[in-house]
Amino acid sequence: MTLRLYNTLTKKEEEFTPLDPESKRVTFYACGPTVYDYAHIGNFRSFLNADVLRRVLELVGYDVKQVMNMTDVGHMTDDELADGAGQDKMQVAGQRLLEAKKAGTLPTDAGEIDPTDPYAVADFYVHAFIEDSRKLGLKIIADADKQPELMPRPTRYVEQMIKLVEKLIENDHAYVASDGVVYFSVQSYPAYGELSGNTPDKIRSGEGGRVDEKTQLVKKHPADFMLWKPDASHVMKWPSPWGEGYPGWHLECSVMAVSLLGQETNGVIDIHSGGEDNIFPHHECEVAQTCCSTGESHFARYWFHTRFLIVENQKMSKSKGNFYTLNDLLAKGASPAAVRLELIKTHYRSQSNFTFRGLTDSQRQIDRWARLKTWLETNKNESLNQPGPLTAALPAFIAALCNDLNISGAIGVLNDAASKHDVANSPENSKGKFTYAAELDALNQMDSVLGVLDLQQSASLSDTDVDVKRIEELIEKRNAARSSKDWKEADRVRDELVDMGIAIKDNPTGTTWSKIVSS
RNA sequence: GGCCGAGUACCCAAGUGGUCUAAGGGGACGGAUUGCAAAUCCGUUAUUCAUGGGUUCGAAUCCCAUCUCGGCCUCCA
Repeated sequence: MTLRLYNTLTKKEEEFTPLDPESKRVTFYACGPTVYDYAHIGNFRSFLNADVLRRVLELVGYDVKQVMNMTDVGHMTDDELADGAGQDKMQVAGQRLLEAKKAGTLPTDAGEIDPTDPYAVADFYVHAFIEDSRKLGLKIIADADKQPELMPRPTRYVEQMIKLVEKLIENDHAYVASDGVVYFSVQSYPAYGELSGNTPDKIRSGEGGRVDEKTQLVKKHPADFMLWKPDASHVMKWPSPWGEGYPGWHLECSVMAVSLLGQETNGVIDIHSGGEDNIFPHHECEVAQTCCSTGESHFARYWFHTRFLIVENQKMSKSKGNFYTLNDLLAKGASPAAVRLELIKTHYRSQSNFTFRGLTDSQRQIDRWARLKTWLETNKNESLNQPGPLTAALPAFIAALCNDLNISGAIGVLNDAASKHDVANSPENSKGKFTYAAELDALNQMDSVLGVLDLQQSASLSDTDVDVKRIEELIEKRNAARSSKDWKEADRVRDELVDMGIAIKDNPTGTTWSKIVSS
């Protein structure tokens, strides 16, 4: 099955073929998080979509080598201006952690950290990111457990960044300006703007309101971007031929992608992903830097960008109170699997609206698939006269995903097939040559992309604040009242549980409970 | 000003010129079940695709215009 993917570079859907089609190897660089704060669900939408793409590539037979960077260079500025000014975000994060430490609100598993050490701050947030990502089933985490270099840190690649800048200066693609800062010259690279559409002639200097007029004056072109900033007062700084300072924030991806994925291909990689906001300037600048140093016409051959997530129809922001991390949602009773499905179920090139209603929708959806899976496992040795509905639907499921990752279409195919199984009853005895084991296998293959059924088990309540003992006592109390037909008391206890945010289900085998998800 | 997107039922959402008299999920409603619920199971739920034109034998799908909404144009996934 051929995968068709929309390529931001060409602005159209294309057939995906790797650089080396024979080997079935695909090199995939996913722009990862900045680690000076907790990642929020908007960040995770982008990472999860990259994960889905990777899983689809694997489903159709590719061998994917994926890298995801952990941006620990604190040079990202905290003020509104470009070209590196203002306070270091890693420093701000350190101050925040220091306050949290004093207030005793730091997670207990954080250990002893020194908030004045930017590397320790980065470690803290990398650790948090890995934990969240593991809960959400990002495959890159399991890879990095074995090969930590697959989740590289820019601070360990500064030497290579300096080499890249030197090469760009040699090639006349970069220059040292009168303020001592090294800039990339966008006019030296005719293809600048190909990815984003923001060609130098179209860029209205300062239109976004984030450009400092003073820096504009020293640059050859307003779109020229910083490669190295000498600044000895900076928290994170490294020696360089242009003075002690820090690298431009686009360098890291160029250097790490080429080092880890492009050694044998002169710096060309197959896929590069990120959020839509990365297209410009970040990815545009990466292309310019990389191609000007390798001489190749391409950096990544396919560019994959996920559109933004909004929350309850509003742009997510801390001031609106609709800014959520994974742990915020888990504390409200959501399972990681439901969060994963809610974040991947809208097509990656459509804006997605995260809602609590959608989250409960997703949870119920997963519960139904999980019941189906359990039922198939129970009956896997039973036989069928013809291929079962899931087996029959698998090609259509894959075809939908191969159509530019049409995940809603794929889920529709899955549900259509799933509804043909009567999970409330045992299958009728049949002597056919097909078995329910094949059905289970088909479901597992579908879930190899969705990635939610394995998460179901780990949707534990351990990190929530429920009083399990108290809940069990109340359930016992209610069941005692029920057996003596004291319905009034039984209902009162049930209401009490609901007030605690606990829903109960009376099954033939006993009573089970779960947290009620609410905003 | 430039460049991208999007508008399909109560909600999410597929569909990209011909079994579309429009998938799938949720919700709602009706039924089975239940002490009553919840959960589960069965059934019902868009003659219509933002609006107005056009192309075509045929349009939710293509074209034009209008309206509305969102994103980017050097913090951002």
